[in-house]
Amino acid sequence: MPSPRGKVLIVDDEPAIRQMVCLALTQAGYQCLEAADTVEAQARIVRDTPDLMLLDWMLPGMSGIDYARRLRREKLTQHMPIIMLTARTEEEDKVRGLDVGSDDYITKPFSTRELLARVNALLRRQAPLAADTAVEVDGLSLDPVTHRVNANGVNLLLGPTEFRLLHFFMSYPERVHTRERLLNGVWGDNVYVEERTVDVHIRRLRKALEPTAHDRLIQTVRGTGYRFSVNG
Amino acid sequence: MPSPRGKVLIVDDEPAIRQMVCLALTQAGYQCLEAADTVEAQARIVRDTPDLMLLDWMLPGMSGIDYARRLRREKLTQHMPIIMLTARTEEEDKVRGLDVGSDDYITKPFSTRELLARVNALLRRQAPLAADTAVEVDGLSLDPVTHRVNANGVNLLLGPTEFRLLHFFMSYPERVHTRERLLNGVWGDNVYVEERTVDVHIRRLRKALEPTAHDRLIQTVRGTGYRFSVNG
DNA sequence: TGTAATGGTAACGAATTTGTAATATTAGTG
DNA sequence: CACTAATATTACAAATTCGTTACCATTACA
Repeated sequence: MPSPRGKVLIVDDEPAIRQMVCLALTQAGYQCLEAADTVEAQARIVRDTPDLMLLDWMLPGMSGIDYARRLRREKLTQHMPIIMLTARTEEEDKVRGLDVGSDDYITKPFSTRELLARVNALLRRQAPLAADTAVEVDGLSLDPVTHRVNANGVNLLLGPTEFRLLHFFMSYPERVHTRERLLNGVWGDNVYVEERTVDVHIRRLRKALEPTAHDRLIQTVRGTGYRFSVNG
Repeated sequence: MPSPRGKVLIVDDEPAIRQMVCLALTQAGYQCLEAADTVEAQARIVRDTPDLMLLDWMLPGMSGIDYARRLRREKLTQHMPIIMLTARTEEEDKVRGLDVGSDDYITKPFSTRELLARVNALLRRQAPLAADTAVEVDGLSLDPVTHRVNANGVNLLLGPTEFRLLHFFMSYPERVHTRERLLNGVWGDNVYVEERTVDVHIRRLRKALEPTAHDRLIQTVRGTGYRFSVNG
C-alpha cells in the first residue's frame, strides 16, 4: 500500500460526487474522508484533522460559504486549505468564494484530473519547513537549532528575516519561487506586505553572502521570482 | 462561409445520432467530423486534430471507456476535451466515465441545447497548462517547477514570453496552432495584441533554440500558424 | 531613555522585455 | 517567370521589471 500523501475531507451532500472524488483521491494516494453536511464535517475534522477540505457550495443547513467563513475563525482550522466546489459559473460568485477564505475553487462539472492538479498544488504549497534539520549546500550550511549560518567554516551574521529566507530557499532549492510564495512561506500566510519588499531582503541576503561568493546561489528569474540553485 | 468555432469529432456507431448531433453542431458554427468506431476515430484524429470529442459509451470493438483511457495516454490527445455520451443513468457509470479522464458526460436522450451548452462550456475553458510537470522532447526539456530549459544538457536562456510559448508548444505538440490560439494560450484570454507579434516571438524562440538545432522543431504551417513537431 | 538593529516602503536608474512597424524574403500560383 | 500573399527579420521606442539606496517607523535592549 502506498504511503498516504495526506488526508482530504470531501463535504458534499451528493453521494455520487463524494464517491467519484474519493475514488480519484484514493487512487492518487490520498486518504479520503467523507461528510454529507457541516455537522458531519465538524466531527470528522475534530477526529481526523484532515490536511485539506473540498467543500460544496450548496449544502443543506448551513451553506458552504458560511461554513468556510466559520472555519477561518477557528484556531484548529484556520490554516486548513479549502477548495470550494461550485455549480455556478458567475464571476461574482467565484470572487465571493475566494473572499470568504477558500484557497481555490472548482466549477462543476469538473474532471478528476483538474481536481487532482489543484489538490496537489495546494498541499505542496502548504508543506512547512523542517524546524530542526540542518541543511547544507555547496559549502553553505544552515542549522535551525543553533540558528547559525556557516560558509566555508566562517560564521555569517544574518538578520532574522534573512535567516528565514535563506532557510526557505535551502529547504526548497532549485525551484522558482514567486514573490507571493516567498511572502507566504517566509513572512507568514496572511501578512500584508508589498511584493517589492522581497527584493530588498533578497538584496540584504545577497550582501550577507557576498564575502564567500555564495550570493551566486540566489538567482533572479525575470518575470517570475527567485531561485536558489547550485547550477548556473 | 462562417468562420468555424472549432472542430468536433463525434464517435458513435448509430448513424442517426451522428447525423442529429452534426446538424446541431454545424448550425452552431462548429465543423463536424464523424466516426463510427475507434478505428475510424483514430484516423480522423491524426488527420484533422479535432478540438473536442463526443464519445459514445458503448461502441463495437473497443468500448468508449477504454478508448478514452488510451487517448489520455497519447501525447497528441492528452489534452483533448472528451464528452462521454451514455445511455445508462446509473450514478456509478457516471463516476467511472469521469474517472477515466473524460471531462464531462451527457446521458441519452439529450437535447441539442444541452449538448451545445456543454460543448461551448468545455471549449471556452480550455484546459490550462499543467504547471508542475516537466516535458521532454527530442533532447529538449522544459521544467516549469525550476523554470529551466535544457537542450542536450545545456541550459538555455529564454525570455518570459519565449518560455511560456515553448511550454505551450511542448504541451500540445504535433498540432497546428493558429496565431489566435497561441495568443489565447500563451498571452492570455483577453489581451489585445497584433497577430503578427506572434511571428516575432516565434523568431526569438527559434533563435534561442538555434545553438542546439532544436529550432527545427518549430515549424511554419503556411496559411494557418505554427506547429511543434518531432517529425519533419 | 537613548541607541542600535530591524523591517517595510518609496524612489530612481539600469537592464530587460515587449509590441509594432518597416523592410526583406519566401512560397504558392497562374 | 512574374506576381501576390504570407512569413521572416530587423530595428526601435515604450513599457515593465529589477537592483539599489535612502529614509522612516518600530522594536529590542543596554
